[in-house]
Amino acid sequence: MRISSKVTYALRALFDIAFHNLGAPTKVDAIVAREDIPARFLEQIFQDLKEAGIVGSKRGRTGGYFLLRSPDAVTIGDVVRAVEGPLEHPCCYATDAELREKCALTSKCVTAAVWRDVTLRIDEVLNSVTLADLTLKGELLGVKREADAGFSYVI
Amino acid sequence: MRISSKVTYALRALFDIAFHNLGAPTKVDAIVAREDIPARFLEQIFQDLKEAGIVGSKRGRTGGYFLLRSPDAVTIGDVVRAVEGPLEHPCCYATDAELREKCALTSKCVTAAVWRDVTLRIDEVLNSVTLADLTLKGELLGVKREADAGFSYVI
DNA sequence: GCATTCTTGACGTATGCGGTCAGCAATAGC
DNA sequence: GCTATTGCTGACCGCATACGTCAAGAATGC
Repeated sequence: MRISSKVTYALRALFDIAFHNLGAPTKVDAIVAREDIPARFLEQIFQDLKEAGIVGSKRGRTGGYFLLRSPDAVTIGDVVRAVEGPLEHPCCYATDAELREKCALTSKCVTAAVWRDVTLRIDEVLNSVTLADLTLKGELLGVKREADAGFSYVI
Repeated sequence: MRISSKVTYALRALFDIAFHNLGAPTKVDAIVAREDIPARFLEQIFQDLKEAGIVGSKRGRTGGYFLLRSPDAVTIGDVVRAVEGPLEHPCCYATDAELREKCALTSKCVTAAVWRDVTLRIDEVLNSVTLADLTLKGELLGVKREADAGFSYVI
């Protein structure tokens, strides 16, 4: 029930791409310089984000990582699920009726049902905040914008 | 961002005391028999719950652990905080104005502020469910009630 | 005095997080 | 085609924490 540093790194990196480079290909080195994240660890995190379809990558001289969706289509819940798996809970809820009948008779399943409700509500919270909200907040707070040298694409 | 088995054990044990024994002293052995929790580990968990003022204990033949507050005054949030500490997040938000000014200029603090909002909302969710809700659910689901042999106090 | 039960603290073990490293593959510019 | 730059892959490691065990002691009731 705590926020891992892995997921905070992930969110900071995504914010960085969205805010400083408008979602365009951004080099790991540039992100690391701005965000104070261990470089090798960040690449590992990007692999998770890539598998989840949140970012894409491009190799070579003009390469880097970039957003595959627009910032308002990426929620914090997406990021959490991408880097540390779904917020699941050991739950004995079976799908077929007979098992559920049996299952509902133990206190184990009372608590399981409650945890289920709780995690669903937590998911709602996580899904209600998007990357776009973050960039907006960044502007409001007056974070200095700093595009990568030379060019600036828009997706 | 997952539910530890320690906190699920804690909740099951508290539910057990509230549901089967109406909050009266309940032996660890009885709870273990009903709830399938490692005995030694449960005692360790009870120490945390005791420090947090959720349960009390009594030694000897009629001993056991019991609730110190009524079930509707114990929330899941209380239990989570008792066994795994507060849902905090590494946040650079300083209290004095100067530091906050400086801090707000980095993207680190944008994400920190967002995490702060999110964890506050998660806390609200956790604080909105009480032990009483659990026992009610247990009754609705028809969990068999089983008072400890011999006597049955009411606080 | 004796059985029962909680108390305490040390101990072990496994899992996963946070982080590193070396070597390979693709891209761009010459 | 050569080279520099960048991402890709997967193995590796130390450490903290979660999880669980054990043994001896202290309180309580009979």
